[in-house]
Amino acid sequence: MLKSHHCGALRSDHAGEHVALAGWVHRRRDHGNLIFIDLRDRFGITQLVFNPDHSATAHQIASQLRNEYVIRALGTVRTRPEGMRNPDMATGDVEVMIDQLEILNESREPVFHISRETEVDEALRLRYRYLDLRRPRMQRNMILRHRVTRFMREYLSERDFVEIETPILIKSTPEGARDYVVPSRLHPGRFYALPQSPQQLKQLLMVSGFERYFQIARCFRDEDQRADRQPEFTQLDVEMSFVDHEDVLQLLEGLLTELVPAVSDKRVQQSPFPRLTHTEAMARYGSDKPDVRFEMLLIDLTDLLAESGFRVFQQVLQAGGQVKAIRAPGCAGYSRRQIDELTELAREHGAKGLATIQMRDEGPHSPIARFLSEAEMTAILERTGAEPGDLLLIVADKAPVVAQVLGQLRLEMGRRLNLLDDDVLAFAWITDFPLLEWNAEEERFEAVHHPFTAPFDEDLDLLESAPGRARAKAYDIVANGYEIGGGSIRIHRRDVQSRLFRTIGMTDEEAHAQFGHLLEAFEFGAPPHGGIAAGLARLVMLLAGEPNIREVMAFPKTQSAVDLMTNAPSGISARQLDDLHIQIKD
RNA sequence: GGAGGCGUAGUGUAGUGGUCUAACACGUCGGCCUGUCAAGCCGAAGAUCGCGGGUUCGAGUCCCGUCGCUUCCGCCA
Repeated sequence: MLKSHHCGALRSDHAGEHVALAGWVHRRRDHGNLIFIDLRDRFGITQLVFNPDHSATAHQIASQLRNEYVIRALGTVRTRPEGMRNPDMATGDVEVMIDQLEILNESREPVFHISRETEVDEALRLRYRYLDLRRPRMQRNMILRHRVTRFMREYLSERDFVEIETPILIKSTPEGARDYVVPSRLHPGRFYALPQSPQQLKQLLMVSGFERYFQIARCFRDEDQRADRQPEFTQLDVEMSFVDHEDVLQLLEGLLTELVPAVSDKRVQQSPFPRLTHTEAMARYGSDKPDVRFEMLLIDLTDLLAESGFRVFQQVLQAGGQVKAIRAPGCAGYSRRQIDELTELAREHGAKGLATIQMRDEGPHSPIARFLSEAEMTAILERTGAEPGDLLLIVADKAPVVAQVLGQLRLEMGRRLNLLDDDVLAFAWITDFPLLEWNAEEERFEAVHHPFTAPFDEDLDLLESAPGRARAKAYDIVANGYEIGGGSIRIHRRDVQSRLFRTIGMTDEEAHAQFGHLLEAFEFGAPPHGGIAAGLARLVMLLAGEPNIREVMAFPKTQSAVDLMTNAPSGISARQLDDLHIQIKD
């Protein structure tokens, strides 16, 4: 080792010891004769002192040091003179008087400040990611991420789970997201796909009898990016045999409940986690990934307005729609401009308009008041519990639009009213998803979760009679309004799997071509099984309090899926294309 | 594919039609300096205002296009 201690280690107990330190020049303070260098490594910062009276040679070399030079320094630890201690530094009681200094490597002037936590354009951070990763924020996030995966590995290993790697080059399947695809040199015109998840493979491991599997699995989806979505991402992937959904939920609930305090200062809002059916979540929060840190639930006014003379409500109700409201406490004083902002937000999410009732001192003020009977107004105020000072936001439309719009308005008002406690992780389970939904474009049913999800036992026969009504043994886990995971009990019987494939419009031949390996495996004693997968970076993002997933990834890609550091994707040589039997079209 | 935001010295910002001959802070370079820790003081260098076109007597500023980053919609079994 080039160093005897790291830069966070030395205390006054070490006074008198001769030590060797190595790291980066964090800051220099050159007084001409006396030079101070803050030396940084991963573990901390230690002040080095160069005094020409102590070592003229070391002092001479020190005068050449610049930010981010890599150095090795030997000297004696001493407590700082009284009054010179720095209580803000862990090593602030000591300094090292250097007698020998070696420059291990010089550094160009960094393209942005390493030693100051200033905001830097993200494109520049990504281009020089190795420098960005030197900064405290990214160091902290990467180490947090390591602690999270380490905790998961230990937690699951202690409970008899086996970590098994599954291949990255697999077979492309038609369902689901767009695959990333890899051409085959040995098989002209054929392609591997990168896994969207190890779904089928982990099910096959259950057929193999491992009973409890997990993997910190890399997954790939060729879809457009979001703040919480990257083209490649990592999931904690878990699968268990001989379990029902309760076992899976309790496993992950236990893991997360213990994980949060073990790796962060955040608090779990409630454990066991609250459970909502998909229907409840949509009805009360207007979202299948509700932020349950605050209430402000959607309130159904439909029945109160059944006889309403207001034409907008009439038309919506006649078309089978609904009228719902949320109550924003203390927002009655909103200006015209603020109301307009909310209306605009509502329009962006598909509403035709937004009705408001402002609970002013002199009484309810509303642009729609004149269309409502006194009884209707009274009923609305009573149902919503509106009090003086409150603002009611009302949307009338088809149920999915009402949910989308009020769900978004709820989040916006939660933000405006500062109801989103950053120190809290509010987990919740969403259960009882529909199994299938109608795809109007392709004129067929498709799996809401994936086509291996088991239907409720009592809904099995709906596969043929009323597929849209079948419920799935599927569950999502959400935290602070993010979907951080999802799973299901799987189909483990060949006949049921075949029926499901038929229901989603696949012929037996197509099913055999795409999923023959799985169907065949089910003929060899496949145990009942189920599992879950959780997005690692989304979880770490919440634990770190970061606004997007890139902040907890070492080398993320941009929104256009480009790696600004390496410039991937890039062209390849004619020779490589030739080997792969590929011709570029344009 | 669509909508919004941003783009000015190495970095972060100011500048919203006319002494802008582009300002400030940090950083950089040079000088002075033996107790600093965001060291200090003095001085200096450093910007085709993302790129292209247009409007105008005059464009960093207005308009159009384009590129990059980003947020959202679509998409994400």
